[in-house]
Amino acid sequence: MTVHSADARTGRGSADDRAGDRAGKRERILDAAEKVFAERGFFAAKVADVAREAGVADGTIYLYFKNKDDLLVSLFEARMEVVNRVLSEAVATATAPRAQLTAFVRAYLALIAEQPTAAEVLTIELRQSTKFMREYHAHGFGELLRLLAGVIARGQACGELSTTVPATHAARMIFGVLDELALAWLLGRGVRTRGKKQPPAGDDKKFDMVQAADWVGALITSGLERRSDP
Amino acid sequence: MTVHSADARTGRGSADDRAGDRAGKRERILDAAEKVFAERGFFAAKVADVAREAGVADGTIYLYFKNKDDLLVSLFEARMEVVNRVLSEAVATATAPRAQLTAFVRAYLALIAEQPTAAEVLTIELRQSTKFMREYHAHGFGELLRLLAGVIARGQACGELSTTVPATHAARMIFGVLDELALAWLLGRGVRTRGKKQPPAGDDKKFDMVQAADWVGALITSGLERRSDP
Amino acid sequence: MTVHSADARTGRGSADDRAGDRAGKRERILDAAEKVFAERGFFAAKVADVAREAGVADGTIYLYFKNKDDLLVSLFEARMEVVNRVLSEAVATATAPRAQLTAFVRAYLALIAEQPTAAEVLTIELRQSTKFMREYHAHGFGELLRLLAGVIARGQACGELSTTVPATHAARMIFGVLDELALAWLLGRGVRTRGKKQPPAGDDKKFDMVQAADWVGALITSGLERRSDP
Amino acid sequence: MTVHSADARTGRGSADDRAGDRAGKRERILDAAEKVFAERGFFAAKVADVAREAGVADGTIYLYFKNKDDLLVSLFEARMEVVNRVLSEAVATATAPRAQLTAFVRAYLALIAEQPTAAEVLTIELRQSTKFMREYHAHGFGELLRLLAGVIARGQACGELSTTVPATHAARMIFGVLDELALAWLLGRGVRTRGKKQPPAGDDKKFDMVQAADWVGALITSGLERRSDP
DNA sequence: CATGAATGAGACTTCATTCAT
DNA sequence: CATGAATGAAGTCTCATTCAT
Repeated sequence: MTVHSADARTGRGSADDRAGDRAGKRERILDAAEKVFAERGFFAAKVADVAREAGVADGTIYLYFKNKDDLLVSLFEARMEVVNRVLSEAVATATAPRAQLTAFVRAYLALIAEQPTAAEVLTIELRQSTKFMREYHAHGFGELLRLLAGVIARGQACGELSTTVPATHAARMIFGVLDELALAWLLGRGVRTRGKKQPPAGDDKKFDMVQAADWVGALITSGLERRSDP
Repeated sequence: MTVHSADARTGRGSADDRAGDRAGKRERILDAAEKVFAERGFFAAKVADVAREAGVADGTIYLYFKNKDDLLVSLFEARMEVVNRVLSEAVATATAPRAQLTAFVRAYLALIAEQPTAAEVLTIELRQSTKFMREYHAHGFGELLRLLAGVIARGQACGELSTTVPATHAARMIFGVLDELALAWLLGRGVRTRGKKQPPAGDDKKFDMVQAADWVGALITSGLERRSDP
Repeated sequence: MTVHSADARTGRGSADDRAGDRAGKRERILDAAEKVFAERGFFAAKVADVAREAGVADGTIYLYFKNKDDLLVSLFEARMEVVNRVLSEAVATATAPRAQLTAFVRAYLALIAEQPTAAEVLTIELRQSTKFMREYHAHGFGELLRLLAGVIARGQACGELSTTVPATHAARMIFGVLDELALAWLLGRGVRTRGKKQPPAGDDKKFDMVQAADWVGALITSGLERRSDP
Repeated sequence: MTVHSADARTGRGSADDRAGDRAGKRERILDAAEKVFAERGFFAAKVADVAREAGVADGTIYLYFKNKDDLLVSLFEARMEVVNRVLSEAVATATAPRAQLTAFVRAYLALIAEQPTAAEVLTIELRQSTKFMREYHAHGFGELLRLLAGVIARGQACGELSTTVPATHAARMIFGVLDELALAWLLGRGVRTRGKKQPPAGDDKKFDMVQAADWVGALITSGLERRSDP
């Protein structure tokens, strides 16, 4: 996601990369936090771990972030910005609401598959703090929901989609599907815990995100009910 | 969900209820943990808080549970047992898979609505620990998924349901829908945080769980696509 | 000032002294704080130092005091209570205001001489925190001033003392004399700093507190002016 | 006390005042330290605060002062030099020891009233560090005491003043009176703490320093005892 | 000379857990 | 069985000081 400065470990770069170093230090810390939070979980992660991973001193973290909580919130916001941008672009590639819906689903699951570490933080770790769930989830996450709800609302307006379920709630439900699949996929991948390697939780074997996208497409367009006409 | 011993506050029951006290102390601690975890979140909750709420000494907790983690796991298992029993019974009231599916959905959302505190722990707080998500989720949660997958598989076998999505994954997706709705509903309820009351996160207003069940029914049977024929 | 339990250092007293141990632990911590604060100064003193000196674990301090500041405030209040009691008793031994004044002065300087460690905290260390000077000084210290001002006021009322200086301010001025002498005496004593031994600051050699009391008596009754009549 | 360079805030003066800037930077830092120490107290004050107030970079402080302690010591010495000069001049305006004593007292209290910020540092903050109290008090403060003791000694030599109290100690006692009055006056003024404004500690209302000088004169010449003859 | 980003040692405080009573 | 005072390991965060630019 971010290219780390080559001598991040030394903590004392040459004159050349000092400029880039400075500009990129915040990113480097965010990347380190992403990695450490994903590995250990937010609460178990120590600020010192993040500092070491980022190749900076403990105190340096506090030059860029107010405190450990702020680090998580900032990470969330930074990553959600990317997520929302990618999803917006995906939706923009199509015009018909149904096609937009498909594009959204594909793009979301592709993001998860492509950036599992970030996804882990967003899908798993962020929920570690009730405070974040309740207080900050809204921001970047609300935008994602609004984007999705907008697509659905337009689909309902033009008659392509049923109006049985209000767009807002339909969006939430679809997100629930995506989120649960993401979770299952991430856990199935076998998240690296520092100690023992967990066996995949649940009965579902590893599955393909592309395939998953088709499943979601099938569910949200036609439902599970079998129809006579194909 | 649990009848609290009448003198929970005193921490010293009369001779009369001493027997029931003894037997019920574990339950009292679990109830206290449920309340405290829901209020403060697992990590922010102190064992001493649970002890005070349960009306026992700090050390007493450790006579019934190995440690704080065990308290959460035990709570999860105890509550999931009830959940799974209720869901099983709901499924048993119908014979046709589609009807069973509907019954499952209704029962799940009803449980959330009826026991929001327990639901909060299950839906929100349990996610607080990666460790639990990964290690313990399996037990009670796997059973829930198996029950749901079983219903779907039977529906697919008898031709009532489409086989496009494998039953296991279909179950997960449906659970995702239910879980997300539960989350939205719980957060919309305005979870009591010690201090300021959070406004509902996201745009969705408070909604009725009965209505929500219909939405889920609509989504998972017919999807969102509009059909000319009813 | 306080008799320390004989096995304070072990941290694991026998069953016998456990009771007294418990009751006296707060006192033991206060005594330890007095000693450590006097030796190192409040800011340089570490809570861990106090804990070690008191023979308790670091965390134990926080069972008896809210935080390090509270420890200082509590110490101040505890010691001032004694000081004020002793001074009150001293004043009560006489009836004529002038005799009471003398008794007050003697008692104050005697206290300093008898309990130099406590005096050091009161006279030197307490001033380390502006916050305490401004916020807490008032309590116990105000009482001392009121006692002294009362004596003076009565002396003025019965015609024994001049009314040129308002009693309140006269009290403050006299306290200034006592405080400065106390300071000079304490510093002259050579306060044990952990490192090098300071030479007495200022030119005044060590002096006797009994003698000092006479000086103060002379100053505050007759002033420095030489009179023809003896 | 010191005229601040007009562009203290920019931290980068124009070419014109560069020379004066350079010469005055040390003074600017001392002034800033005086202000910040008076506001927050020495220990609570951060070097960065002083730097900001002085309009220089953090590191610049260390080009002029060895460390934070040195900053306080230097400030003390710089201010005491002025104090001692003013007091010497005041004493020089009179020839009779008693008149000199009165001049000394007046000048000291006038200084306090005229430069409360500096007075605060000298009277209150300087006591913040045991180290300073013990180690550095001597220098500028010893001179003040010597000046005062000299006046008294001469008074005793020429028979104007009683020899009951040795000059050295008499000087200390008088200083105690002045210092305590200064303290009461400063605290009564309501020192600006960042936040709430403390109500004056103690019962004494705000008083006039000129009046106070008369009180001191009365006390140290005639004492408190009432005399029949004027 | 000046800057200010970076450093990193170290302190306070919390809280899960123990164990003598 | 129950208690709850005591423990002490460990983590977050601060801030004086340095040094490359």
